[in-house]
Amino acid sequence: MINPKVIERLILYRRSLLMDGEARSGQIYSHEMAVLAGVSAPQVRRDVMAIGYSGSPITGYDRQALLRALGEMIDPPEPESVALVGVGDIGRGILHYFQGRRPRLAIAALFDKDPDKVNRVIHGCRSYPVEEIARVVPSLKIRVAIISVPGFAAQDVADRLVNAGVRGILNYAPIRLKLPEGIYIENRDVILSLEKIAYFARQT
Amino acid sequence: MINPKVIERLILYRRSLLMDGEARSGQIYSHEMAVLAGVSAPQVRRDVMAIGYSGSPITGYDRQALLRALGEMIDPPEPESVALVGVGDIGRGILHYFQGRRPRLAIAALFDKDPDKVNRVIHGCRSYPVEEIARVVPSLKIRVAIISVPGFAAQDVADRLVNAGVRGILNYAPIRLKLPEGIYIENRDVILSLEKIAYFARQT
DNA sequence: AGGATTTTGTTCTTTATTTCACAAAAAATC
DNA sequence: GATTTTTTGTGAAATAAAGAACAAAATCCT
Ligand SMILES: NC(=O)c1ccc[n+]([C@@H]2O[C@H](COP(=O)([O-])OP(=O)(O)OC[C@H]3O[C@@H](n4cnc5c(N)ncnc54)[C@H](O)[C@@H]3O)[C@@H](O)[C@H]2O)c1
Ligand SMILES: NC(=O)c1ccc[n+]([C@@H]2O[C@H](COP(=O)([O-])OP(=O)(O)OC[C@H]3O[C@@H](n4cnc5c(N)ncnc54)[C@H](O)[C@@H]3O)[C@@H](O)[C@H]2O)c1
Repeated sequence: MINPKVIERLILYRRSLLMDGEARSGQIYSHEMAVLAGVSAPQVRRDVMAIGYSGSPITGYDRQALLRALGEMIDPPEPESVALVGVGDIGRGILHYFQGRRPRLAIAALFDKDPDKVNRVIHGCRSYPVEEIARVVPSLKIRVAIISVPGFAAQDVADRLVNAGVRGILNYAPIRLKLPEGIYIENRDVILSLEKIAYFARQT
Repeated sequence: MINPKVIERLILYRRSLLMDGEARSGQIYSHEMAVLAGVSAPQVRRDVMAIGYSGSPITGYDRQALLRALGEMIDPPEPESVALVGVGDIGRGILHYFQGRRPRLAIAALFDKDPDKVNRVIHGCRSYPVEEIARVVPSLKIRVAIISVPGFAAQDVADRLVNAGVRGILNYAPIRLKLPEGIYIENRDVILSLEKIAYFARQT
């Protein structure tokens, strides 16, 4: 298994390749990829090595082949569904932005406590009461979830999700969730980020 | 200067202390803090050492004194203003959530290209056309900014901000900004995060 | 008062990550 | 066809981060 930092860069490389103007085919050098992704060239080569793809000296990497190799590592073998819990401002923002961006990864179920936000279709996505997590998540084979509920509700929601089979969580609530071993979690909190950035911004 | 990982944990310690129920005063041990923040106890002690505060054997750390020491490191000496560029779904979500949460850190100016979103007051915050960045940012002494514009506009916005004096950026646009040395940047992209999480979630 | 106990501060190890540097390979040139 | 050039793949070195361990300190208990 590949480690988180490497995976993150691999995803970045793919995006850089896809966004790099017209040039979808032809060759590309590690140092060119390095510039696109904002990392060093040896780093690129080592990371590419990790997915088993080989370039060739002088001509570098074949864009198509590299993209294919990256896709095989990054993309789920078959389409995968994501759950989003907490259809508030930030939840809807994410839903709106994310939907349709990745072919094999889509938000497939929404959950909320508010009766007004439940049993509806929002951005083409069905919403359910949180109590239905235990039923809906397994039935859609969901393993990835986004939590965007207020802090006080996040631990309860996380427990429900994990019990229903979720193995990876993107958490926007400002608390540190206690989860069993083996659940992959990533925390995203604006306040923490801004305090950090402000600290470095003032160390002139 | 303290490194980013340490600062992030210090911020986390403070939040954990503030959120830890009623117990605002009295003592706390490094291993208790470790549990609250989800890190190891030696890590806590090492980090606390970095801010120059000392606990005492047996009684541990004094909560009040530790909070004060953390605040001195984390908080800006005087109130600091943040700019937010791109008052769309995600921008408004952040504004709504962030405003009023931190005493010395507040979003003080909004910028957008859309004439309908400009020269208004949104969540108690004045909005300006992007062209005004060069004037407003220096006049408010803003050094921290949030970018939540579409990807294609992000580099231009970043350049304007940096030219106007911004030293730290929280970037929600899905591109890697090219910035001069010394500008602190943090990227936040849901798509990248979810692809990463999905990868680990399926490595059962 | 003195020993037992517990926790901090800090050094020393270990582990992880990145960069350096260069041999091997392949295309281009003469 | 030999030589030059350039780039990959990767071992070795450097750097960074985390953990283990323990002496010194301070409270508690007898
Ligand atoms: N990291 C970030 O960038 C960021 C930004 C904004 C907000 N947030 C966090 O996300 C949370 C949501 O923010 P928001 O601005 O969207 O708030 P919001 O109030 O607009 O939305 C919260 C939603 O969660 C629902 N909810 C509440 N309790 C629930 C429960 N137990 N189960 C299911 N749903 C429940 C509410 O009905 C509401 O729809 C905030 O508490 C904040 O912690 C994070
Ligand atoms: N990281 C995340 O979690 C996340 C989530 C959603 C969106 N996003 C990113 O943030 C961006 C904004 O997302 P959104 O859903 O709010 O989109 P949106 O279209 O609702 O908002 C974009 C805003 O930016 C403004 N804008 C466009 N060009 C501009 C320019 N040159 N200068 C100033 N303002 C400009 C628009 O007028 C609009 O108000 C998206 O492109 C996406 O890349 C990130």
